[in-house]
Amino acid sequence: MSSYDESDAFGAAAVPLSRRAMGADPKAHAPYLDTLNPAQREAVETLDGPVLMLAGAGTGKTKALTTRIAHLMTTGRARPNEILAVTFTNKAAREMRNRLGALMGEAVEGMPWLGTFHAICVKLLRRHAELVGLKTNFTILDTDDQIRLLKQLVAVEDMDDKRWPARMLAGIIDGWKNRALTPDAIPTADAQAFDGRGVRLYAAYQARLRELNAADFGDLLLHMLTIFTQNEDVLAQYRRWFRYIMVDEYQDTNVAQYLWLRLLAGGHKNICCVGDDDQSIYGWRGAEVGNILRFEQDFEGAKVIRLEQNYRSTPHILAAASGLIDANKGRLGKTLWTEAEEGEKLRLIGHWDGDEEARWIGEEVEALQRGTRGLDPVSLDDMAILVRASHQMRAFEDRFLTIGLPYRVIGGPRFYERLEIRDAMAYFRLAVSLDDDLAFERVVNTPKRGLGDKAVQTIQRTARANGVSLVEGARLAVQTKLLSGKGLKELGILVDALDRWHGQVRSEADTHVELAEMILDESGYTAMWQNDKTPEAPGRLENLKELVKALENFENLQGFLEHVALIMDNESSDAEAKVSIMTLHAAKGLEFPVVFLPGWEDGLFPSQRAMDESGLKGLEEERRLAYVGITRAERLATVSFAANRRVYGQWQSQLPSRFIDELPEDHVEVLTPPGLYGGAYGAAGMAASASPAIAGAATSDLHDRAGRADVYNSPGWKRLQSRSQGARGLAQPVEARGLTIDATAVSSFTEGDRVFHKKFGYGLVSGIEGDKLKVDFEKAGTKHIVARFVVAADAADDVPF
DNA sequence: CCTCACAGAACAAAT
DNA sequence: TTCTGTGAGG
Repeated sequence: MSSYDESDAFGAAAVPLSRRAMGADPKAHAPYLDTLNPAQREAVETLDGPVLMLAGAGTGKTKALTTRIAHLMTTGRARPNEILAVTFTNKAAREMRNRLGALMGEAVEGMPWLGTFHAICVKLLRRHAELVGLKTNFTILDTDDQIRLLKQLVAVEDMDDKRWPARMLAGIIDGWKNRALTPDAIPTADAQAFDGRGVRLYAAYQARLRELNAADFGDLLLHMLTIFTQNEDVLAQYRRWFRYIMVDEYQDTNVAQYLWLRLLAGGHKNICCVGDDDQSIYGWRGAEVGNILRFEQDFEGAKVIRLEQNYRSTPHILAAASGLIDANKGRLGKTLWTEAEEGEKLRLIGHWDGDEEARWIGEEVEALQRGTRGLDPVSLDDMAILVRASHQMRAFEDRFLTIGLPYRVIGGPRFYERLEIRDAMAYFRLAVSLDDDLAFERVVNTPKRGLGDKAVQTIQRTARANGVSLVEGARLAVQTKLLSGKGLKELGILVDALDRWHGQVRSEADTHVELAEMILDESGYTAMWQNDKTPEAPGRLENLKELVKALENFENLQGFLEHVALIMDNESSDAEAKVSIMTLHAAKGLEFPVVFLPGWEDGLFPSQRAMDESGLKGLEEERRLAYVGITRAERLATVSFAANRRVYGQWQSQLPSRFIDELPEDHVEVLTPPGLYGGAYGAAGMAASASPAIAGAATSDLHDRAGRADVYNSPGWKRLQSRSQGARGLAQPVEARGLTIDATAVSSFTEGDRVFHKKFGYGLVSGIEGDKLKVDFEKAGTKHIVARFVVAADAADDVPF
């Protein structure tokens, strides 16, 4: 693989072939070019040399990018394996692969170098691991492993872990890695980091990683950078190999990624970077907007192509977004335009508190779904609620669960980050490699085996003294009876079991799925959750079942573990339509006909912390985030804020976001119910400080919606609040948070029944009101719940595994 | 060694 | 509010 010779027959034939294709009548050979606008077409046809494609939101960037790749191939400039195409998310990579497939048929199956920075770097690093002192089967640590490891190192330093938490150190080290700094290259300005011990701990951490034959996320890139800079031959080989380089979301690259790209493109300079400086929202993760702002200097003779025709949003939405982002300084500048019909203005509404906001949005989603107010019905799949911070999702989940509105949370606590999944994975990791000390530490005493801190320390000491892994240390400790009683016996059993599983992984006597089930069974891990009577336990068992099911898609355990380390997202595409809830960050690159943007309050959005930590820079990034949010909407965008919000369980009064003041009045329609600003709710202060748009609304006519009855203004508040009491449609099997509940369970309950609810746990039915149950939950108190969201308690007990 | 109860801090974003 | 770490008691 690593010795591709570009002078082979195909490569040699490529050039003349391309001349033919590009010559007399390119259109005849490339009908896809006709579907592009002039700017896109220029971007597609400018194949050689550095190109910067400045693509505003919704301007057909992915289309241009994929068509460009297709064009490289059909003109014979490059074969699929000679194109390096980098994205930031797996989602984006998948999307690109699909679009390419649609464009070119199955011919693109062989694009091995389309992927995220991290995925590509892993692939490369496995080949050259020995150059940085790793073995090719190195393991990839996730954040959790990383912090546990750092904790140990910090403990050795005997520092006050309240003031100097390992988490902070992890952040500092990540920051250095993002800037491509190895321990020996930390600038003196950073020497004081982490009480002056940051650099030393960083070095110790790297040494420990090497001992463990492990790399963290940052290392994947950093190691490749080291390899490229220290091994000219390796770099030269890949420079020849990747004849064309394409980078998506260039504004999000950090220094390490930038250097990596510059090295690889250094020879031929056939690099095409696509990005939008207005959508740079990952500064906190080390992204450097400077990379995109500086592109023309970095790559001399670069061609800059602007994609400015927007195909996504209506003019009002576009204008509102543009007006907002105008407040930022130092932009490259773009003027988005559209041929779309005018459409609705951006809607703005204030609420009394966060619960009211969630309720209103729930009502609104249902109204839009039914197609009231003279608009066509909108599918739930076409609506999204975009929040600044994930904790804001809670209010919506609670509300939607109560009214029975199907929703999906995107990018929430992810499947592979859940406790039970990580535990199970640790067992799998150990079965595959008995040297995985971190995995061993995680599961020695899970389930409880009577092996506490003391016992673990003994094992560690033994292992260290003999220079062996923890599993071997444990074996020695058992043999020499360094432990006693229950612990000794249990540890012996565990070590034997590990040996057995490891043998079975190697012999491949059983399928890996059977093996996985056996491991979870014999380790007592499944039993542990079966005996657990907390409300979460059934859900966890369900997740474990899902995990085993996911295994079926892989050849073996190793392959699966590799996949999981990198692909941390789990998009379950299910048949039923659902409204999406996600963070603004997760929403980048997506689009929805209808978008809700709640929580526009100073301190929440823009986030106080961003402003405290990064000042004006932070504020501008927040503003870009707002811009990203608005530009996700195709037809209808609704911004909202609340006067009061619970923060740490304490009520706090909030002020509308300064971004609201920056929205151009001409493109905003204010929906605020009259009562709210009349002082009746004690929110007069809010009106005084609010934007001109709001202040105007308080005195002007609110019924300006083209003759339509306006549900927000006329019967007003009361109707909004009472409507939710009405009956819902017929119950369907609904999945919320992973547990599917059958509709047959509906209303088969009577008072006194013990029931289980996915979120609230166990409780007793104390009343029945229509399709709703009044339930006294053991932990969550009394709630009114749509009947189809609970199951009989005995049914929840035997969620099978 | 385990479990429970209490105090105190924590809500920013993710490959 | 909810999670985490700590200390007493079994």
